[in-house]
Amino acid sequence: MTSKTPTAKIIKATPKALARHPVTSIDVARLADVSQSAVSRSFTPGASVSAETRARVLEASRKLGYRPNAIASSLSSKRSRMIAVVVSNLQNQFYPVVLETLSQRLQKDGYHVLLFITETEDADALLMELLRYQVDGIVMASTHLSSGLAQQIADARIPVVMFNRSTRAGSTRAGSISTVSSDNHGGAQGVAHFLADGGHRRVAYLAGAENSSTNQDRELGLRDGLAERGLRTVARAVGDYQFERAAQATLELFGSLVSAQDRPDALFVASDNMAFAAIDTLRGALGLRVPEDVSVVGFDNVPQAAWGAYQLTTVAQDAVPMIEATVQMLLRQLEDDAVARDHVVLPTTLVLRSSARMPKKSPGAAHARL
Amino acid sequence: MTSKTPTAKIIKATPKALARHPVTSIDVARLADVSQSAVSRSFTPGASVSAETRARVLEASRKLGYRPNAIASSLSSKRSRMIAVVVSNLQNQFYPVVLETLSQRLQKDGYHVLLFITETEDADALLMELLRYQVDGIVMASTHLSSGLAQQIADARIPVVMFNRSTRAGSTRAGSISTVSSDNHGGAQGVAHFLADGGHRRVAYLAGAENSSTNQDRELGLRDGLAERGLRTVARAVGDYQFERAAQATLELFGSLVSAQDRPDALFVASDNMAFAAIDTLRGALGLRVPEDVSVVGFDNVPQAAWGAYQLTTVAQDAVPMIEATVQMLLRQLEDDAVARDHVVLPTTLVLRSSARMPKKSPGAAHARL
DNA sequence: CCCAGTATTGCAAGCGCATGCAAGCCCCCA
DNA sequence: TGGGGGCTTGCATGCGCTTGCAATACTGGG
Repeated sequence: MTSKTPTAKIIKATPKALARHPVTSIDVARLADVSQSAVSRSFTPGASVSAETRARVLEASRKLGYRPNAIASSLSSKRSRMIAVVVSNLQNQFYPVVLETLSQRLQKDGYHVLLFITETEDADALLMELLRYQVDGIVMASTHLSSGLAQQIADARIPVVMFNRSTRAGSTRAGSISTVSSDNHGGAQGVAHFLADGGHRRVAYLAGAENSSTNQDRELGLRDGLAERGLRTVARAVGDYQFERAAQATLELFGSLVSAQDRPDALFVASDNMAFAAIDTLRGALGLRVPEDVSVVGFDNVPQAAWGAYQLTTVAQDAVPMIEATVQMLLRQLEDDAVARDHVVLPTTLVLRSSARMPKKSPGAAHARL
Repeated sequence: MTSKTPTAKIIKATPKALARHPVTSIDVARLADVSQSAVSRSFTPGASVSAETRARVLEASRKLGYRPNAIASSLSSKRSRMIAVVVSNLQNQFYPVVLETLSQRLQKDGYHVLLFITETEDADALLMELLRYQVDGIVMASTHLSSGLAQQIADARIPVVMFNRSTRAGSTRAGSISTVSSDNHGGAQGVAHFLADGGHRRVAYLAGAENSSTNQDRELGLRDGLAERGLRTVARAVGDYQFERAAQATLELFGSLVSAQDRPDALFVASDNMAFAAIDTLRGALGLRVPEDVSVVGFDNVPQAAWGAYQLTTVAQDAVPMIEATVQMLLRQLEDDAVARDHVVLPTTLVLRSSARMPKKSPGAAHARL
C-alpha cells in the first residue's frame, strides 16, 4: 500500500485521516477549489462571499460531510456561543421548567447551554472551572455567587444574569450584575391581603433558605401585607426549600406542642415544592383538613400545583417572560459590554385554587398584581 | 479620539489587551521564568515537571489570576471534556433527577455537560449542531436517534450511550450504540403478577409514546405477565408520556361510554407522570376511588410518587446505578474506542404504596424483581 | 571522577478556523 | 474607452495550548 515514497509522504502528511472528524475547511477548500478563507466565510452569515462561491462550498461540504469545528471557531473568534447555566435545585419543579425553556430559547439564537449543577456550596470551585470554558455569558439560577467570584467574573467581562435572585447589598458587588426576578415582595403581599380578606387571623410562614433573597423578599412581603391589615405572622419555621425539611417544619408549626387555639389558620409557604410537603403533613400526620382547618398558599405555580389532590393556591411566577428578559439582557450585554447592568422585576399573579379559603366578597377572577 | 498617530498605533496593536481574559500561559511563563510548555505541563496531571517548577508556575498563576483556556486546550488536545446530554422531556420528573445526578457524576471526572433539549423531533438538526462542538461523548436520554444520525456519529467515532432507551432492530443501526436501561419488561411483568395476585381481572394499559422502546417493553412485559396468569389486558389507550393526554386517555378508558361491568379494575400506566393524571381523572371527573374501585400502578418512582395524596405503587428505576453504568461505559469508550458496545439492563423494584390493592397473601416486604 | 540512564526542560510545529489587508475583479459612468 | 469604487478573493497570521523531539540537568554506580 504505502510502498511508493510519494504515497507514503501523503499519508504522513495527513496522519489524522482516521481521527475524529477528519474533514476540515481545508479539505473542503481543496474540493471546491477555493481558499480556506472562502470556506470559512461561506459559513459565516453576513460575510463577504459571492453566492456562487458559497454554493460551491456548501456543495463540497455536503459531499465531504464537513461540519465547522466549533472549538476552533471559538478559539479564533473568541466567542464560544456557550452560556453557562448554574442551577442548584432541580428538585424544585420550577427549575426544570426554566431550564427547558431557557435552553430552547438560547438555542434559537445559536447559543448552547453548558450546565453546572451545584448542590452544595462548593460553588466557587465550580465557577472557576466554568470560567475556563470561555463561556460568553452566565445565568445563575437558584444559586448565589460569592463576592470574590462575582468580582472575578466582572473582571473577565463576562455578562452575568442572576435569575430569580436579586443582589442584596453586601452579598455581592451589587450593581455590576444584572438580575431578573419576579415581584416576590408584591406577590407575598398579595397573599397576605388575600388571606386577611379571607378571614384568616393567624398566619404562619414556612420559610425557604434563610439567606436567599427570594425567601427574604417573600417573608417581608407577607409581613408588610399583613401589617396593612393590622395583622402579623404568628409563627414561622424554616424548610430551606427542601421537601423533607418542610414536612418537619410543618410539624413544628402545627404539632401537638401547639395548643389548639394557638394553631395557625393559614400557612404561607415560600415555595410550592414545600407547600406539597406541608399539605401532606397537615392532612396526614396532623389530621387537619386543608383548607377547612388550615389554608395553604404556595409560591411558584409549578405544574403540580394544579394536580387534583392539591389544588394549590399559589403565586405564579411567569417563567417565560422571566427567561425572555434574561436572554435579552444577556444578548444585549454580549453585543455591547457598555450596557449598564439592569434589574428586571416581573409581576406575579395569584392563582386561586382550593387549598385556601377565599374571601367572601368578589371571589371572581384571579387576582392580578402589579 | 485617535488623533495622535503613535497612540492610535498602540491602541491598534493591542486591541485585546482589554479583552476577556488577557492572561495566557505565556504571561505566566514569563513571570515564573520558565517556558510556556512548562506552564502547560504544570496544569497537566501526570506530566513531566519538577515539583519546584510546578510550584513556581502555580504561584505565578495565582498572582496573575491565570486560568488555562479550556477551548484552546480542547483544540490542541482534541478532547473537549464535554459530554452532550440530550433530553426531550423534563416534564417527566424522572429526567431532572437524572440530569442532576449525571451532571454531578460527570463533573467528578472532570467532564462537563452540554445540554440539548429537543421537544419536537427536529432532533436531527440539533444533533448536527451538537457534533460541531466536538463533544467527547453523547448521552441520549428520552430521545431517539435517527438512523442517519446514528451512522454519522458512529463515523465520527463519538461514544454514545442511549439512556433508558434500547435500540430496537430497525430503529437504528443497532450494535454500534451502547444502551443502558432498566428491566422494563421484567418490571412490567412483575406488575402483572402483582395485579393478578391481588385479584384484579380487568387490567388496562395506559401507554406512553408508541414508538419508544420503553413503552413497547413495558406493554409487552405486562401482557406476558398477565398471560402467565391466564389474563390479558382488557383495554388500552395512549397518553404519549404527556400529563394532559394521559388524563384524556383515562377518560377514554373509564368514561361514561364504558359500561360498569366493562370497566377495568386496574390500570397500569407507563410512567408515574401519567399515573398522576390518571388518578386525578379517576377521582375527579370520574368519581372513582383509588384503589377501591381501580388500582393504579405507575413506572419510574419519581419523588412525587411518595406524596401523601397519591401514594403511588410503582416500579422503581434506580437512577443512580443506571447513571453509574452510563458513565462507566462512556469513560471506557473514551479511553479505548475499541471497546465493544454494550447493553446494560438493570433490575427494577416494585414499590408498594396504596394506590393499588395488594395481594392477600404475604403482603410483606417490597417485591424485588430482576 | 566518569558515564549511562533518567528526569526536566525548551523548542517548534501544529490544532482548525477567523480575519485584516492587499490584490484582483467587475460594473458603471463620464 | 478609461478610471473609480465596491465586491470578492486569497494570503498570512494568530487564537492559547499540547506534545513529540532533542537538548540539558541530574542521579547513582563502578
